[in-house]
Amino acid sequence: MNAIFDALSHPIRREVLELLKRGGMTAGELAEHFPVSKPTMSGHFAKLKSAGLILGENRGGTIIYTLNLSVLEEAVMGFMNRVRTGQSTSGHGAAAQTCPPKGETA
Amino acid sequence: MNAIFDALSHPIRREVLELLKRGGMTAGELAEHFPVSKPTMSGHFAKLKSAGLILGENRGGTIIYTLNLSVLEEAVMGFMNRVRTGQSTSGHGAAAQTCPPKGETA
DNA sequence: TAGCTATTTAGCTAATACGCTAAACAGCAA
DNA sequence: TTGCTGTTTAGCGTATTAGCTAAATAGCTA
Repeated sequence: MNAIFDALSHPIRREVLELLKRGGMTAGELAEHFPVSKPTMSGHFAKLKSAGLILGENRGGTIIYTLNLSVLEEAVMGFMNRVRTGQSTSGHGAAAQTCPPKGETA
Repeated sequence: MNAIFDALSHPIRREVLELLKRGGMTAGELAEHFPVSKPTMSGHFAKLKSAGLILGENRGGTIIYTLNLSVLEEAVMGFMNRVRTGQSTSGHGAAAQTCPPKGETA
């Protein structure tokens, strides 16, 4: 939980997750999208991986990263549900639809 | 967007948001829930406020903070929707589908 | 006015995070 | 083996963050 929100706090790391939504990409392909060095990107990958948000599959010399969406969903939606519970009088127009509290697979 | 996820990266700040889900609380009331000094809490409030996640209403000597849920919803759900685009056409139970079984986790 | 309470600002230290270059490591091809 | 490509590790400098104490500010009450 802590590590996940920490990983989400950097814009490069969030964008990496977005890039991975279409499927696996190698570290090099991902790094090409950002104006920082590859070692710096490697550090971002490590943080995402240790948070469980991505998985690295070693395919002979190159590493293919894939998104682990369930971990992200569980953490973010779990937090949102905790924050949302019970608001009633203020009636802010919640700007998103979201799923009703369902199986959390906790 | 950036400021919002940055604000969410600290556990104290996330818990402040949870405490505020029931309604307004004063800075002092909020501070009582955490084992840090009031000036430290004041810094956390400032960060949440500058991200737009809470609002501070000055009621004569004391300040009442309230949750600005719509800002949180818009940022978090907007990000989740961007990351989700493409798979999980069924939409809701997304917290269940896991990664492929070949994860090497190198 | 003075005094009291609530909260923030100022100033500091320590820890963490981000970025870089250079070097090392892993795998494939000659 | 050597060489090439892809990726991470090592080491370092700087910027940011989190925490503290002490002091300042804002508003109330007497």
